[in-house]
Amino acid sequence: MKHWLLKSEPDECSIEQLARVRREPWTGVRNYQARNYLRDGMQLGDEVFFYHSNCATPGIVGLCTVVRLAYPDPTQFDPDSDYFDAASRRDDPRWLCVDVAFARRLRRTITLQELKTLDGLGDFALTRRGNRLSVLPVTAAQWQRILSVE
DNA sequence: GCCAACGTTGGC
DNA sequence: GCCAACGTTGGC
Repeated sequence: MKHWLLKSEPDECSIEQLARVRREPWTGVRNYQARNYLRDGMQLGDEVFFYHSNCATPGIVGLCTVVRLAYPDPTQFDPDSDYFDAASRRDDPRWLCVDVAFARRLRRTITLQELKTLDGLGDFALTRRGNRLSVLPVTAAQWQRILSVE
């Protein structure tokens, strides 16, 4: 079992929305390294931190679970989608998505500010300088440490 | 809105 | 393959 962190802009898909619909295709990843994590790393049952980015208080707000392995992201073929990619071919899709299911909200937001100063995390991908990936690996130790301060 | 830190594109 | 120009992310 692996652990991950997924970034979502709450304007697009918030933890409240995921709690309501219970399950969502995680579409819109348009970065090759992030796609490779989806494709090569994610397994059914992997646990995921749900992170709110590009908002007033960025931070981890909930937990979810991988419930479907990587498959072609349908939005790349949809001309009306913001994520349409005219260069991607149906017989050789460039972009993938997984499905995630809501697990629970955290009792409080563990903010980016707090994560930056939290000890015991070691080399944490989220707070690494310059990192902008929307899909990040989390070690088991980091997962436990972060949940311990909830 | 600003801007640092990337990633991508395309001319050469 | 190099690299300048451009686009994007996302904290602040």
